[in-house]
This record gives sequence, structure tokens and C-alpha cells, in this order.
Amino acid sequence: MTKQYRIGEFAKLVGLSTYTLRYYEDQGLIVAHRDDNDVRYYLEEDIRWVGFILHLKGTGMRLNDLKRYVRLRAQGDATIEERRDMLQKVKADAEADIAELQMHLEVLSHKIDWYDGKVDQTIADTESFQDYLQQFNEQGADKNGQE
Amino acid sequence: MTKQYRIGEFAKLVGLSTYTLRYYEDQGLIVAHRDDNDVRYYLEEDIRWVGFILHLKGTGMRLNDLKRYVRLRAQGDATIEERRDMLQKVKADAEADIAELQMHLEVLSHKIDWYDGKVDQTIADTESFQDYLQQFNEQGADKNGQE
DNA sequence: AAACACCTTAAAGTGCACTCTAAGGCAAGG
DNA sequence: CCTTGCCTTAGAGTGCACTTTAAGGTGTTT
Repeated sequence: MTKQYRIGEFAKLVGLSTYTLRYYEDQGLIVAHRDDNDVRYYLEEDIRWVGFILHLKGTGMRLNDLKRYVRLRAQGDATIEERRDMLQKVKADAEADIAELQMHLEVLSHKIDWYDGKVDQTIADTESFQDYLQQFNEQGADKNGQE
Repeated sequence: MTKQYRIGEFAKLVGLSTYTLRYYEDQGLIVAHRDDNDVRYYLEEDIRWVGFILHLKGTGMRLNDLKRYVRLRAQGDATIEERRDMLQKVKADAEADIAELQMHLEVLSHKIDWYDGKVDQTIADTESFQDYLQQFNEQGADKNGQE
């Protein structure tokens, strides 16, 4: 018989608050076991499950999608393809996010280098960074229509 | 004399709403020029400035930090080191975020592969993913103290 | 003359994911 | 017996970054 963790201990184990754990349960992401006094307890396998949920969250998956995913999972093997497709979309989105982040980081790094130059008094060219920035200025105006 | 953009046109150009543009101005991130009727207008250089702001935002920099950054900038060259240090921190944080994201993505990818196997009926081993997940379960319980 | 784009201030609303309080109660340990 | 940890429901509060509305206005275009 594996160890049973009550919510307080379990919370520390998985790095969530007891509030959040109950909240996730409300939302249908987790099912806790109950003892004779209706006190929640969790098992090793629950650590793994919460861990997995946190990996999904960590890739940017939203609670609503997570809920849908869990509902599908509960419906058994018939939903495997749908679940895979969900994860594939999450993955693609996360990869796009990373790419964007890296693009922004490149500009940032350039600016830092420029500051380093300024600090070292080795570069006096105030315009070079502006020029560099220029090449990034064909973004944004596409995915936002308002007014 | 370069072209003057009024707020509506400028908004489309930089991919923000006019609301947000005025909001950023309130917050001190942008300074708009005004014509004789107090109507805002923006120049090419403002496109570059907003572009840069959006790069910083894109790396995860918060509005408050952005405000501080802009305040420092207004104080001139004496604050260059401080600004560089700010950007370096933002950069380090962003890089850490990417690393974390990639870690989560790895698990996700594994799960997708597992689903692919399931879909193809080539793998029947239901436990392999669980085993794989196990190795990631020494996280989280460190950076969260509550109750 | 009406439509349109802009201006102001102040305040309320939105979305997400928690986070916490209130106000009651049960069970085990020192 | 009191503290600690857990239980419940319902609802309010938090943080961030917008987003929108309200209710008044000006100036330019059709």
C-alpha cells in the first residue's frame, strides 16, 4: 500500500496551494480520494497526474482546454486522436511563442550590447541601434483590426 | 518633413488600439506630439520607439518596469548602466522562461509520440509514458511555501 | 447637416487564474 | 480542552493589462 498524502502535504509536494488543489478539483482536473471522514488524500499516481497537468499548463495550455482534455480522457480510448490533436496544437503554439520570444530577445540583446558599448565608451554611434531596430518594423499591424 | 500619423492610423501601424496608445501615454511610456487643435500625431521615430517598447514587452517586461526604464532614459546618460542592468535581468528571465517552456514541451512531445503510437496500434505499453514522466517529478515543491 | 475622427476625465468592465475570507463544523494529538 | 488540519459553500478580492462606456466637447469632410 503506497503512502497517502493529505492535502497539506500533497500541496507542498506538487508546489501548489491547498486552495488551488481544491479549485482544480472543482474544475474537474483532479479527483481526490476520501477517507472515512471525507478527508482528501492523494497517492503517488496523483503526484504524477498533477505533474503532468503542470507540464501542460507550463506549455501555456489554458484551464478550459485542460478541462476539455480531462473530459476526453475520461471518455476512454475513443478520444485519443482528439487528445493528441489538442496537444499538437498546444505544442505548435508554444513553439511559436518561443520563436517570438527569441526574436524579441535578439533585439534586447542588441540593445544590451549597445549599452555595453556606451558604458565602455567604445561606441559613440547613437544611430546604429535605431537602424538595427528598423528591420523589425514590419510586424504587428497585421493581427489587430480595431475601430 | 516626415509624415505625421494621427492616432487611428498610427494604431494600425504599430498594432495597438487607440485605447492602448492613450493608456501608454498616460503611463508615461509614450509622448505624443500635438497639432494646433491638440490632436495627437506621431512621427516615424515614434514608430520605432513603440516598436522597441513592444520588443521589451514581448520579452516579458512588465509595465511598471517599462515605466521605470522610460523614466531612467529621460534622465540621460547617467542612467545607462542601470538601464542596461534592467535589460540584462529581463533577458535572463526570458531565457529562463524559454528553458522552462522547452522542458515542459519535451514532456508534451513525448506524450504526443505516445499518442501517435497508440493511434498506430504499434505500441501497447500503457506504462511507458508514466515511467518517463517520473523523472520530472522533483520540481515545484521548492519555490512555493504556503500555509 | 450629418458623419467621422479626434479630444477630455473618471470610472467601470473584462479575462484569467487563482487566492482568500467568512462562518459554520468534525476529528485526532499533546 | 485547545490547537491543528481538515471539511463545506458562497462570495469577495487580487493582479495585470488593457478595454470600454459615459458624456461632454472640437474640427474636418461629404
